[in-house]
Amino acid sequence: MKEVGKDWKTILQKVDDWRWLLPQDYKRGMRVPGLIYASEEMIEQISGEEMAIEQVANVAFLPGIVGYSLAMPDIHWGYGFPIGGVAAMGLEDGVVSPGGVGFDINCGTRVIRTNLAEEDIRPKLKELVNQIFRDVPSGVGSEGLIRVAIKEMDQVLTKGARWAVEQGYGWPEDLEVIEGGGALPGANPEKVSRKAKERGAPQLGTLGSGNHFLEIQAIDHIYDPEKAAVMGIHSVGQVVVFVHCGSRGLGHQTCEDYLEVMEASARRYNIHLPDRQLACAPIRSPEGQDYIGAMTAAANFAFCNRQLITHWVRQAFARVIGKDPRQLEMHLVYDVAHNIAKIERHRWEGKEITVCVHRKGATRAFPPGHPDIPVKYREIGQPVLVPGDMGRYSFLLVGTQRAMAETWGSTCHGAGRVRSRAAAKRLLKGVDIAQQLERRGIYVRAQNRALLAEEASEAYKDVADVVEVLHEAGISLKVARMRPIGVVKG
DNA sequence: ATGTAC
Repeated sequence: MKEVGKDWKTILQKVDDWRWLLPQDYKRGMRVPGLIYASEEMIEQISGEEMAIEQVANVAFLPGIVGYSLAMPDIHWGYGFPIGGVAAMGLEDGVVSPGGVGFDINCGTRVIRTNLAEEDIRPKLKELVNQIFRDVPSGVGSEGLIRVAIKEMDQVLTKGARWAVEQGYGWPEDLEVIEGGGALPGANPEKVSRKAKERGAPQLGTLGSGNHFLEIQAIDHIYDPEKAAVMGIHSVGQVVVFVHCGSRGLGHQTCEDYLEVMEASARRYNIHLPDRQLACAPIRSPEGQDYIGAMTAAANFAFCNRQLITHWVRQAFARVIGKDPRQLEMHLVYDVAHNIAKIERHRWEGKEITVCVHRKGATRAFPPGHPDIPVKYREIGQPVLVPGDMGRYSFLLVGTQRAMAETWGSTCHGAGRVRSRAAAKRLLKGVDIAQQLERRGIYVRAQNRALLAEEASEAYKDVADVVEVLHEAGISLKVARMRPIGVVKG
């Protein structure tokens, strides 16, 4: 399986310090070349990610793909498509593929700011983390604090975060700073299976497991004070909350349901695939439309989930700090998806075109002036929230015109693994990760302590290196860096 | 990512 010794530096053509072309003739059948954003060091270390580069080539086989099969610097192997991959398919001649979105539909991130300083919460940090650990259930199969009837689920799937706000979980203005207003149009709850709804209903307001987390962070460095100020970030030490989670069992089940549909449709529409995990259907086909309707509904579920979590986080702060969340200025900064496919208008080779942009482990990064970003961010560009690992950093960035021109307005989604879960566990056998982090002032509560080794810094690239590539390549710009002080994990 | 294999 693994092609040992392939010399990628002779195959990939260096475009500049941050861009590497995978030529279209690398594999017969590629409709477009690949383009990988990475530093020279990352390309040299790419030997562990050979399968991911192979997947960049495979995605280029898909009908209707426009421009390039793109990969971000956090690229790693995924189901069919690489994680950290971006591919746009023409609306009329292109396909949509569940593998290009991922199992966790609308896995994404959100940042809530506060007006607290690190020293304000240090004395109550453990209490605060413990309270959140109780109110935001985490772990595989965890169930939330609210009960939603199956028939109510169609409302959740259509209204997304708006449903939560209507129920009293959140502030109306939260919706203005969520991608798509927290309720993407085109959701079709009828196309989400009963099984998916039954799995998802009890999980609303839960974090999940794996790399999902909720962190209390302190602003560690501000690169662009003016843009940071627009986001309500004013000083080093300011406390924010970073949430990373998705659509739980509902999205997973939806992906599974449609992979089965799409395997049949790829055959029916005679689509030649180098890997059956790229199963897809024409966007204009009934199967394609059904998947888009269901996937969009699942995306709305994830927005609703992160909204409910926000409510419980505000409540936990209020209870422990003893002040109203409004007094604490716990405003939502932004909420953005990094596993999604969306129909968008873009300019390509001088023409306006409509494409289905698959972002799998990739974040939308729209530029200043774009009509789809909130009015308050219109001048600075769309906020991009990039999680790192629990021992290092996370970043706040903004989208750029260059991203719009080159990557369909997209950027990376995180640090990306450098070690498999198994390898990380082997390396850190016998190490008490929670204790190690606590010595560094990071208080961790985890549902499953064995998971901490798999999620330790050693398992990930340094997100600062990844972000450097984006910044230097100009597809997003650094605004601020955060470091974790309290962590809740599945 | 995930009722981590119904």
